[in-house]
Amino acid sequence: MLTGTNLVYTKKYNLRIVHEVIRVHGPLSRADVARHTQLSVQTVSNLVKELLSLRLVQEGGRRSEGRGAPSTELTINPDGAHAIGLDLDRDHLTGVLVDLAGQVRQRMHMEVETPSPAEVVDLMCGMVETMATRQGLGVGDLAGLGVGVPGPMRRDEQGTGYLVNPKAFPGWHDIPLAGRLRERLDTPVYLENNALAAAVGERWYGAGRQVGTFFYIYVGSGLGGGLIMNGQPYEGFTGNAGEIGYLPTVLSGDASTPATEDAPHVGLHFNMPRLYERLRRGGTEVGTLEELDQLFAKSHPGMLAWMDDAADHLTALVLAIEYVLDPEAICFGGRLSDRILAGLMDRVAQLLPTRRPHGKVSVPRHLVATAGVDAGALGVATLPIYEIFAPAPRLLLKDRRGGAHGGSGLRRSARSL
Amino acid sequence: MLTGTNLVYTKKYNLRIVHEVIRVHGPLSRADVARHTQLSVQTVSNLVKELLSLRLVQEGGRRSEGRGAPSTELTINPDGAHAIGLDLDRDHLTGVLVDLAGQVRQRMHMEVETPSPAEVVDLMCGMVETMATRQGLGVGDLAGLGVGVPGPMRRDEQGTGYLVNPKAFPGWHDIPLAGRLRERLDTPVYLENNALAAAVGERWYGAGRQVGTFFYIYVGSGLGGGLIMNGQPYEGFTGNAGEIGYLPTVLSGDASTPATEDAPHVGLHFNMPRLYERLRRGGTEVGTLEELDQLFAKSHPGMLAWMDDAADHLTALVLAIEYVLDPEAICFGGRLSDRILAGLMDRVAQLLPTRRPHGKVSVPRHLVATAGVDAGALGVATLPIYEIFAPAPRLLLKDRRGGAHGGSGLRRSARSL
DNA sequence: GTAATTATTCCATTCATTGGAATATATCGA
DNA sequence: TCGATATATTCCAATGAATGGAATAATTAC
Repeated sequence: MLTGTNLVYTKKYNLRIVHEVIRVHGPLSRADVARHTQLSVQTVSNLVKELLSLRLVQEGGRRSEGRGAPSTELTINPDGAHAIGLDLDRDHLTGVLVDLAGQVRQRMHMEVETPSPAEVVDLMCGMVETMATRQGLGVGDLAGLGVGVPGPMRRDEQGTGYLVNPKAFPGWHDIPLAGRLRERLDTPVYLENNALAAAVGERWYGAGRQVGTFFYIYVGSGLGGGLIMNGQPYEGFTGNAGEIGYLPTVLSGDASTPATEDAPHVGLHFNMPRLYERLRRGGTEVGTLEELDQLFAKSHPGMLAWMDDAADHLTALVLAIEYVLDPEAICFGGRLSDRILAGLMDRVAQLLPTRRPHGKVSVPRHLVATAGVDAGALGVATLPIYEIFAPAPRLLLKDRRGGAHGGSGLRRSARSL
Repeated sequence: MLTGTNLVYTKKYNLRIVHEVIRVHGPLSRADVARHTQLSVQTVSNLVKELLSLRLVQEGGRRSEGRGAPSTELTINPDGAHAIGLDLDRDHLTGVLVDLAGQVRQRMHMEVETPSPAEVVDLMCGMVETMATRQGLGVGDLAGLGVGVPGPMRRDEQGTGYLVNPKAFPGWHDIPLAGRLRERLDTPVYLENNALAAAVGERWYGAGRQVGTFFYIYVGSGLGGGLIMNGQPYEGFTGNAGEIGYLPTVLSGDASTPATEDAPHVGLHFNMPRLYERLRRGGTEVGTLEELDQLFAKSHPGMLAWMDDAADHLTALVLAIEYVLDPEAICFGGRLSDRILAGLMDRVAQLLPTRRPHGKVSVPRHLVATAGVDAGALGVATLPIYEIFAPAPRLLLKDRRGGAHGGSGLRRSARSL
């Protein structure tokens, strides 16, 4: 839609920008904020007053640098908002409750074994209520609930939600998980592929805070990816952008790769059950990511062989991302241990120069994700907060089809953002 | 930069939106425009008055549909702006002068043979002045000049321009082509990789007018690509997004592909000089795209073999684009004849289902570019017009680092956009 | 012919940003 | 120590873009 704008949207956007600039660069004085945003000091003063009354930012001590009146330090109020993120995968359900500063205030984890949709909904609602209560909050006080699932997913016909359709869950087919949770909990629910969610988390709280455009490579129980462009998550037309696991292993069709029922694609090389199976055939019995970390620490030959193969394919993917997207950075994260991730990144860094066509002048930086094994849960927890606070230029336009996530978001405050 | 906005930007943006909505969906009445833009009719009335006085839109006849007062039809004034686009490649220099409606009003074409930078600047300035004069315009009346070159390029240190560094021109190295033309002609100059330029042209005048996000695959003297996201061209962090020709031919490193001094990459399979050489070794002497078209029409075996190989690689690239970007559409264009392009698209369409991992529900549409052999020149001609008229949300923000293209743009009118 | 409907414009109002001025509080230099 | 200077912040009035209400005009429906 080609919609116009007016000064109502201007105000909302400026409120968000002031909030964001304090969040990212804070602590800042009002004058600092004015310099960053190129707004006048009067405007900033007014907007800050509003953010203070909403308890989204707070005044700190006064600090004098050089001559002139000392400035009042403004920082984000961590308790300005809380959100819950749930990361669901074949083998686990992890939940975190985070505050506006990105601190994890509550955490829950449970092992599951390909549960049914009804079981999942029950487990999730239980987790949400338990964590909220422990934090002294009602579910209605939350900015919302983010739920991460392994992709791919698809939108429903009206475009008002997502249906889950994960290959990892055999019994699942077109389950409107977000809708069901929304009904039960009466709070906004954001369902997202966990790779993109992790990318949003990184953009909001992590290494991506200062980076406008980056690709996040997520290694969980398989291989996924998420894309942040100009600071905004990019979901793609059908909601499956970044699903690099499905890239064909060979660009020309005539080569030979592991035979499967499916067309040969990179994801097969990162499929954890396949890796466990491979190690088992080699005589090593493992079944969890922690055990893989132990194997790697002991330089287990089968594990190292997998690492080399994985790095080989990752290198090619990195090149594909470099040339298709030319991002500022590529971020590596997921549920692997930090040690394994570092090992993969080292190998990729060594392989890259040998595979890159000559003459490339500048290459994207490689970042390590900061969130560790809870990246997925942290990432999805960011979604509701992001929705309420992120200064997306889209918000300046009248076309507000969004809001399909239902609920009212953050009842007590910040309704005006 | 996290900058704010104010009502000055609001107005500018709304002017552009009204213009754009008439351009894309017109002819429209003021009331229609209000419905599209969700602005009030009074606002639209005021903005239209301004666009009329700038001679950017024009009133047509009155049309009555059903009861009620008949509406006045508003259309874009084709003579509201003119721009020139120059497409430079190893073997030719093509220029077009287009109007605001996208009609080619003047065209010039000349064969060149890897000319020196100084020669190119002279030729270009001559072309610009000749075409402007023939159209009854001064160079200063133009919205600007777009120049397309084969990638890759790079920005200079201050980020205020681009340096050309094309592999196709042996003698060229870090030539600030845009700067030199700007000095000589005193008009805004937009230098761009011709693939992205063609994508912008398609977005503005062609099949991409109604499509928000698409990838443009450009086959010229090599293989390139351009990316339009949410209606905006995406250049990438270093300005080389979409350079799919540099993707490695094999994702794993151990396969065998045509041996070269460079790492094996897809572009080698689309390199026209290499194709000519290959055909020559097969006993067929050709050296132009027209001759290739003739060969294809006669079902020349060597040409068909190349088509099959090219389609094989294109298929893989299409898959990579599908999964990394998940665009709404993929557009095929460039300087190949329509017939060859259609042949490639047919082959790709046949191969795709066999290579795509199962379970993908919806796939991007494939579009044929509408611009034909002049796609490059038409595309770059769009750049100055696009810069002046496109409603980019970015324009709503105070951060206006852009404008590195110099000059004043459209002296007589539209300075307020 | 009259009522209903739609397009467009005139006029007054609203409201966010902003420029100018005022105030407060610090450092710098003598 | 004291005045000069610099900086942060707020108060007040002005600016200007969008908008709601009302008026006008032109057409169709009945």
